[in-house]
Amino acid sequence: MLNQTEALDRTFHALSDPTRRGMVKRLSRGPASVGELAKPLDMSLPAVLQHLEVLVACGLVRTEKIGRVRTCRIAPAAMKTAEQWITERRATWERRLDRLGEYLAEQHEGGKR
Amino acid sequence: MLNQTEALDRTFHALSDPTRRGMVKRLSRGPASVGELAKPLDMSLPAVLQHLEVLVACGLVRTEKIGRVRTCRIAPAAMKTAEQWITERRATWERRLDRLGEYLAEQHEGGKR
DNA sequence: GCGATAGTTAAGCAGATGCTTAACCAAACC
DNA sequence: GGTTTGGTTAAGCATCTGCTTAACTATCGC
Repeated sequence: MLNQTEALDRTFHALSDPTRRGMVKRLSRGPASVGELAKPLDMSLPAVLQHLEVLVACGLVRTEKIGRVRTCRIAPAAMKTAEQWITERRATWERRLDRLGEYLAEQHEGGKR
Repeated sequence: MLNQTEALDRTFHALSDPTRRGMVKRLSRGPASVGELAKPLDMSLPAVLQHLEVLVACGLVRTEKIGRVRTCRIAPAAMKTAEQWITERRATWERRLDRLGEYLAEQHEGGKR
């Protein structure tokens, strides 16, 4: 099992590359073979494989080989971890800004009287 | 102005490092000086500055120098861009899985009759 | 069996990252 | 005006990334 910090490291790192985001985008619409993933990309097949490995290593993608074809599909759980981290941060600062807003409003109220 | 792809590259990359996520986490709770950001971290001040630069470059953090202290605060907009990308992907695959679910349910219905 | 197809492994390389130390600058303090 | 405090710049270095090409393996279709 991957610890939380390392999981986030890997997931955000995986998403920081446009090629990998493209692959995730493609797979969001449905499963695809390695070849199908590679077709729109302007790079060698081994390069595509390496990107795929990164996506698999962080759990964003699962793959399964049947015959000579490897089929790739999205595994939503890893994405949820990343999403959740962002959501938590937002919750924290929004709460804080709300409090600040209330405070300023009160100040203003006070000034009007 | 940064184009969308490059903005996502930079933002996800910035978030892929635990030190930088720590800084963002700290700043979510409120503004801090460079020194305050550095205090809990086990690394030199220049290293902290370099992490801070990454966060500023992708727009996750704004800074302002008054006298000799530089105050840092988060700038929520960049985070929203990243969050939105994830949300869009999720929308796509959830729609797809829903359709798939309906299809399977229909199949099942059909089988029962 | 034999060639075409789909993917895999290995080695190597240019450039980016994440640190370090050393030297430096400017506001604040006394 | 000299010293501390808070931050900055520059240079250097080990490691990691994202590719490449070359060589290889395992099916599939005939």
